[in-house]
Amino acid sequence: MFFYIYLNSFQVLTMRKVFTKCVECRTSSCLIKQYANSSWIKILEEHNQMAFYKEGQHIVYENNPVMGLYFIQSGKAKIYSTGINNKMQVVRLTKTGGIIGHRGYGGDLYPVGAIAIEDSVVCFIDNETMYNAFIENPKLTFNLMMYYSKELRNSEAKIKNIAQMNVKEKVVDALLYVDDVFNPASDTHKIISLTRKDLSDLAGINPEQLSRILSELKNEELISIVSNEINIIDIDKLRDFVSPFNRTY
Amino acid sequence: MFFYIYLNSFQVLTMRKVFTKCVECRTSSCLIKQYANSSWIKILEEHNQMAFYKEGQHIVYENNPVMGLYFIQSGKAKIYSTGINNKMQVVRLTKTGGIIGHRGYGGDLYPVGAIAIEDSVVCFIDNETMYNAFIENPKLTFNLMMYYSKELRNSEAKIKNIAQMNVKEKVVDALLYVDDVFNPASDTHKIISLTRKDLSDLAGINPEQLSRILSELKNEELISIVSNEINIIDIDKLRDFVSPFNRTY
DNA sequence: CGCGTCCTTGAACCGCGTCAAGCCAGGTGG
DNA sequence: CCACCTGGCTTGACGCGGTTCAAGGACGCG
Repeated sequence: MFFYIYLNSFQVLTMRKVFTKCVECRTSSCLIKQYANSSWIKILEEHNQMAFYKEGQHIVYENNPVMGLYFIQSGKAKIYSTGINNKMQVVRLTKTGGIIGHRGYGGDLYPVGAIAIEDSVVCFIDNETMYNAFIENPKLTFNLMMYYSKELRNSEAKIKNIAQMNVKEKVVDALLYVDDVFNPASDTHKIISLTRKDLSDLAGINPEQLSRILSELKNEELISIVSNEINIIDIDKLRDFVSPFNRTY
Repeated sequence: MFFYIYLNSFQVLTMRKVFTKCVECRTSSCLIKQYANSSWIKILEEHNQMAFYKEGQHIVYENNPVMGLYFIQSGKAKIYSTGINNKMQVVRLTKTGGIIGHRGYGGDLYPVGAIAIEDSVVCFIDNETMYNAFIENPKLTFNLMMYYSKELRNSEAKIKNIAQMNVKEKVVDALLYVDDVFNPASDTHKIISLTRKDLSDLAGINPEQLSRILSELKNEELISIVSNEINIIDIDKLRDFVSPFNRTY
């Protein structure tokens, strides 16, 4: 059994799995740490497999069986689905504290994939262990249910936005979404870790259009761009681009 | 206390609320009946408020507080969200056994609305009662979590479809979706209760396009149309329109 | 039988995606 | 240290698919 302390990229590439204990985990937003009772935390940490994913690596693959739940301890990931002509659609983003791999209803194939967009550490707990934990820790189950409920609301909002917005609105909406997910309750509104293609896959448009709109927004002095860093200068004016009732972020 | 037996449209319009007991309810797919323990079923049926909604009536309004969960005992409903230029987007459909009103995460405003598309009977249970039920009935909570999980997966699939499909594929996808939701495990693939506008709001296109595509499909003898009834003649060929990996239904 | 609502079909316009070329930055090797 | 190369980003031009506008048709209700 190994303990995860600090490893540089080269070291971690050479490892397959690392194990740790929840008590040593510093992820305050982890649902298990928050809502499972202490005896169960011990059980879960025995079944907990921690793994390191380098930027660009798959955490889960599309259309593959899902064996359990993945909790992001640190890092960021995009959840995507490949569609027509291998076009990638990013359906959501997640970071520290986020969960990947909703166990399927009946079917076991997980229709979306997840790729780390930053070097990430992810805890894995298998389905059977999770099921037992759910039955014995109602508050954990309830809060995970609330988590899904929130994701479902976001997802339904996104359906509408993708269907109805024009490209500019889609871009603005995507920027606000990224800021909301990655910089919650923060004063700085800086968007990093995402390529133009990631952003356009998220907005549901193509990179060329995205580029055009970003230039527009730059000219309007609503954002500034330094290479891959997008800085939101005036978030209120940005929000004005999406009519009040469509705002989700 | 009243008991719901049988009421015609005129009678029900004159009532506000009706009460019933779960033991008398015949909805076998109700999660409460399936997974709550018997003592809790009694408690829940005391707090259960049943109401009748005529076709076209709102079950919940957009951007309003949600006070609890709605379980559809009979009938059908569309869950929608109003977007740009008051354009309606139907995000999903539901029927007997379905649930509306995921209690919000933090925020209490429910961003989507629900309208009965057939005369419907709906059970309502308030948030506080539901919370207590969840904490004491882990299997109920777990299964509701699975329900949301499934909805989330559907929703994420739909994001991709709406973003990438052309109109014909969107129409076919919508038809297959409706058939999947309303005629599960059924030999007849007949689509009723939906107007052209409902269907186009679901597919994320306009009624004119929908009409054109339906005519096309009729000429190709994949569907037949009798007024508002759409009959799927060849569901396998219809499925061939959406590439295998995009199929969700 | 007449009216209104929903559905269908046609025609014209335009926003967006595609194709293509140029640009810039970072990495590599001479 | 500089020249080259590669991959991602940007910008322009064009064509198509889809939306919008408009008119005609079908159906249901009073």
